[in-house]
Amino acid sequence: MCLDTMGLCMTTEANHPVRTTEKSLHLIEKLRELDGARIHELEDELEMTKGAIHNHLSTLRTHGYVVKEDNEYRLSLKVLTLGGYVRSNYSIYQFGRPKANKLASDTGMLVNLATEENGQSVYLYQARGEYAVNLDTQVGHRLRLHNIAIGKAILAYLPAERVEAIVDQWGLPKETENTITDRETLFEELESVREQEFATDLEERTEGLCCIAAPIRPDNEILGAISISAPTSRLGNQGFDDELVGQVKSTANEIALDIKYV
Amino acid sequence: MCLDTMGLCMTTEANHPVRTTEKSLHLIEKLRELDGARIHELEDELEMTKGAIHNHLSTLRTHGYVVKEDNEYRLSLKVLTLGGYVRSNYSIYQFGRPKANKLASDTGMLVNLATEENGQSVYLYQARGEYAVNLDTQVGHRLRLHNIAIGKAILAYLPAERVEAIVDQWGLPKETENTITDRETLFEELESVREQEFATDLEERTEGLCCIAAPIRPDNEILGAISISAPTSRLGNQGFDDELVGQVKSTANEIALDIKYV
DNA sequence: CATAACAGTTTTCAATTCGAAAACGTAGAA
DNA sequence: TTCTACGTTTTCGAATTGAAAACTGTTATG
Repeated sequence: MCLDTMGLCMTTEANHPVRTTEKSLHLIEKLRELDGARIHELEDELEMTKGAIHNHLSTLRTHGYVVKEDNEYRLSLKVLTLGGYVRSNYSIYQFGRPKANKLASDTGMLVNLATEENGQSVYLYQARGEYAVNLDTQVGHRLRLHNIAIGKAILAYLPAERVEAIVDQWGLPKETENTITDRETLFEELESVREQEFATDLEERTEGLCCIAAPIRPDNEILGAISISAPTSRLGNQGFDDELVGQVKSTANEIALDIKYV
Repeated sequence: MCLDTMGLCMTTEANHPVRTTEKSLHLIEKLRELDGARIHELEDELEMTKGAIHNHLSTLRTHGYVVKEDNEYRLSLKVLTLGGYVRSNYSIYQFGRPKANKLASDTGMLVNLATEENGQSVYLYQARGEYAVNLDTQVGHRLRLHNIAIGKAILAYLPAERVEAIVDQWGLPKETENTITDRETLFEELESVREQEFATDLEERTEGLCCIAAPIRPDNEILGAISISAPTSRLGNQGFDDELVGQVKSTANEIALDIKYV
């Protein structure tokens, strides 16, 4: 068994896995990987016969998860629909969206709203100000927590043993010169995040990009974080602008208050 | 067999359905419906024993589709992640997103980008201008085509037999005083959409809300449509503003051109 | 504190179902 | 036409699922 202290550990193996379901999930995963495929391609990629693949795909299709066009099967937009439902249940999304919009138009920057799942950050929403940069991040994207502002804002308010577990699971891979790659530095950084009540990213994941993030924690429970992203030239050249930091922090606080007093 | 002239009919029953997969899909559907549930609740709702439910949920969990918190199971954000991947493969999204942003900041309104799947419209993106209304529609949402501007812009460029099939499948339910509820009127309206090259919605789905939509069709293939939504007072009180219509139409054309000449 | 009630997990094994293999159908190429 | 390449369907033996019951853990109650 796994030390599932938070009830959130995913790495547990089911001890009576439903193999047939797993086959369908592998198929879904492959369709995503290949952006759609024909049956004989899937036959090469997965250890299933074409008859079996056909049965699974037909089943997924009648339920709307897969679409077929000229013998090519693709994942349908039903997963987008489902994802929309899941997202709408996050209070941080419901209440954060309008505040993120406002922060974006006030600052002109790119604003991100994200939460943590399974030791990763998941982007729930983006709002674009007038001068917003175009980034590789999009709604639904999953990133490690150690080298982004939002991630550090979240980590700072998770119990230390949880942070350890996450680092064990995902490591601290170096992505730029500034990426934090050892635990000691990370924990010091998290301490300073707690003191300042905001986190920063000085080109730690992407060259030329800086971020400021603030945690969203009604009742001291960390639900996620909000951040602004901008080119280093505009954001972090000589220390972070106090006014901007203030705007991010107070937006986070407003969201937390809205969540608390529904 | 079904008359699957477009290769897109979903209503086909698989003739060797994978029952185990279907059970997992029903579970997923129920978790969505209930916004998460405990095993004994699912036992009441589905015709499965708790042992079986447990096996399925554990399997979905080890693959990251489901999250467990204090004996409550919920769909995870993995479906949002998957949905993001699916969406990013739509050229109308890739190229439409920046143009939708521009249209939103130029007009100050709510801008929608949608495509058709299985006879429904699916929202792919929304951009919010300064005065954008707050609507019930969100990314991923599915609506019928007959009473929204985007829907009519799409229907107008689908083959007539396809339109017939879609009306057979989804009907023409009345949602406001202005909803088109008979085929003849609908086909006349579609003819006029083709003449004008844009479609409108005058409170046909929502009281007080009007929309203008233009089809996106590189190479005469209809990929979706773009629309602006605003209160009747601002948009449709005395005929639609020619300049606004022009902005929507030219945005749609720009997107089509971008798609065509990558 | 003991006990009851309840819900989740695990085990066992018979019934179900899946899917390998082969046959069949269909579309395009030569 | 025949050939080839895939997709689809069928059949039936083998693998897997899940009903039922036992077990465990947790919360409520006397």
